[in-house]
Amino acid sequence: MGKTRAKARKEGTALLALYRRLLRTYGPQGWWPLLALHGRGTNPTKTGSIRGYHPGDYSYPKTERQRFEVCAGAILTQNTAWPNVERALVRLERSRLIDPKKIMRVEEARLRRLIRPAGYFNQKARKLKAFARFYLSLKGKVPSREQLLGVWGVGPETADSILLYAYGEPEFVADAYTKMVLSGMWLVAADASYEEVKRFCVARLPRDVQVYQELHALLVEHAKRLKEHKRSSRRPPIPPPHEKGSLRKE
DNA sequence: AACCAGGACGTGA
DNA sequence: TCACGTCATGGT
Repeated sequence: MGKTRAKARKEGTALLALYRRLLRTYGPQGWWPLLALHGRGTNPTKTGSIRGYHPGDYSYPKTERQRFEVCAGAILTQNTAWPNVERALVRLERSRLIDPKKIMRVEEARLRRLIRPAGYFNQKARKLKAFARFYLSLKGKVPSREQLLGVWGVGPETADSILLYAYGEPEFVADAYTKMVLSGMWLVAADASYEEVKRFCVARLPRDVQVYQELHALLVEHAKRLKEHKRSSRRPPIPPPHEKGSLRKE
């Protein structure tokens, strides 16, 4: 079933229109949050955890240490709320362990204990070890997406997060929140795959790191607010039919 | 007190 | 390829 030109054009601009509206409404989000920025500036997000954001400043990471911190955070935040990740990062930093060489050297049992608040600590300790080895093997070079996906514990979203926020490479992060918002607007199917959602966005956005970073962060903020709104408002006594099935692709 | 969070992996159809 | 179970802590 072919789309009409009008519909195709509308869908082509809907994402950019959404971006502008979210940016005007919420302002720049200042992702990716960094430990070193704790205590400085203010956090513009209401649902965001604490500090560490740097709204409007896209010049991070500024150091190799911050680059690795973003990578570690990307792994630690897998299916985990950011405040828990932050605790884990603070504990790592207290032991001066946000450093690939030290991650390599540290005993895995100790690593597990330190990152405990982030959950899945057995898997994530192993993932950090595997990533530290890979990171050092790069010798400062920018990894390809394929290389990243070859590392145990790095999947599509983590790879894109690392490329976009740690290396400033134009890879859009199409996470669960992105799909939630876009499928809610009928722009993508509810059962679309990660790569499908990513392709949809990339095809309709300028290939611009700042736009990718900001839109992703804005979509997360927006999705959190939508959920918050849903939670506080009463549910209909009778669940609507085909809650999932109505969003199938045609 | 279930339910969920900024996923990825291993397994069996 | 794809659905499903698993991994684990902390907030609501």
